[in-house]
Amino acid sequence: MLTKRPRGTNDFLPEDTCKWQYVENLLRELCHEFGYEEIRTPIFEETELFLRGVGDTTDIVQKEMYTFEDAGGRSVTLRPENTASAVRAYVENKLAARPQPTKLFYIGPMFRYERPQAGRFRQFHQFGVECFGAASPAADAEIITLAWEFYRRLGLKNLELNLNSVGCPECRPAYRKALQDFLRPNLDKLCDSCRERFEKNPLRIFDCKNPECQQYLAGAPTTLDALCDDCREHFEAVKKYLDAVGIPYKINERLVRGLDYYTNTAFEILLSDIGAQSAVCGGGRYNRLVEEIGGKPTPGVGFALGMERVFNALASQGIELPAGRKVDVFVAALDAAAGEEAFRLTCELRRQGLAAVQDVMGRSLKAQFKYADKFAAAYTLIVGGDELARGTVQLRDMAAGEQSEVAISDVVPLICAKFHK
RNA sequence: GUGGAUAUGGUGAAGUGGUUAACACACCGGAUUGUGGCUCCGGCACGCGUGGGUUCGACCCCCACUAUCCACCCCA
Repeated sequence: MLTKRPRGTNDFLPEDTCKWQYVENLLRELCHEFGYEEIRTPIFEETELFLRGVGDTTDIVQKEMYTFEDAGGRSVTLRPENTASAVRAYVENKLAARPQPTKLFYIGPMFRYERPQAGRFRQFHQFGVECFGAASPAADAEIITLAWEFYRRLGLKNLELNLNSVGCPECRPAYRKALQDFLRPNLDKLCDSCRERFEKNPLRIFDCKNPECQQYLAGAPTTLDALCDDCREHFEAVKKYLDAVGIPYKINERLVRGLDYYTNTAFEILLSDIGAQSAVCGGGRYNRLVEEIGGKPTPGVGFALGMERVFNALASQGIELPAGRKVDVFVAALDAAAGEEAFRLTCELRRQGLAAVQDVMGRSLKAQFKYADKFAAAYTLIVGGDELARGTVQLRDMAAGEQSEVAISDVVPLICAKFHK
């Protein structure tokens, strides 16, 4: 079917893209205020990068990647997320040699082969930030603040910030063992995937939605119980920063990140009224990711948010974004000869920075006026034979319904004056 | 990958086993000489997701497929 887009993808039409631009502009402005600069990495990378950067035990890697072999026999993959690429670019371009920390943001399409659903697509768009080189809890708090401020400016309500700490290589192993010891007596009663997680990633058993499994988790030791002094101090500091700027959060000790290189802070921002895919933002600290990918040990924090989910949230809360811009002047012509002069005048108006549109359909004057209305043109210029003979055109103020005859030589400056151009 | 629901023109949608598939909006055109937003008139599915089947006859019945939506899983 030639006229059908691929499953799980979207066409964004003009009425959509004007909203996207508004939100993207807001994000860019926000990043500027926070000192984050844009990075653009390839849409595809060597597959190996994601195996290491995302983790080869994750669902993303195991069953959701668009992987193919290029004509040169290399295995490449459409990026399922952007953090791995950002880390790769940080190392490859030696950004560590620049003043630290390195504060980057990205925005663009990501690809995951998933079953489409509300708020979930095969090509979707993420905005995210990464901060490399800063181990301070202030960096954690800074990116959370950025995300929170974004939603606040959009006017979204009922957001819930969930916060946790998953520890570090010092305290995690002990915790992991404690959790395994706690669960072991009931191991055979857990579901299949949880039994698998028990060995590989026992923390992720907290993610299981099976009520049976949850039952055996009651009273389990939490990551927070097991934090070492440094991690505890870090976590307390993050909370203190958030308290200081009045950002409310909920401690959720079941919020975990399964991969080994995640450390300390983990957070999610949830919004329950947009369907099952309620996470609008997720992130955390990953102090071991850079070295995992082959760089020097470098601390990092970051988050990503789903653009489509932002628009879902806006729609569900009835928030209207500013509409697209209107046309300043419509230039109507009565015949071919007038059309030439209309063309010239239209271009002249554009050179002065005005949005000017002329008829290219050869329509009747009446139809041209109707068309001008669709664009809500502020003014319409009428170029006709009679006026041309006199060296003039008609200038009509559409809202006022008033019209006057103006010398062709004066009309462009006159219109510019009305728009202060 | 699993489950549920749904598939009629650009959109929202009526519709009955049997001649020309409502209606509204949108779009296009027109309503005496070169002028809009209101009003009026007209046009706009050779076709009812695709492919089979049942039937004298199907958009309406059956089967398959596909797609969409929602949910599981997972995540943004």
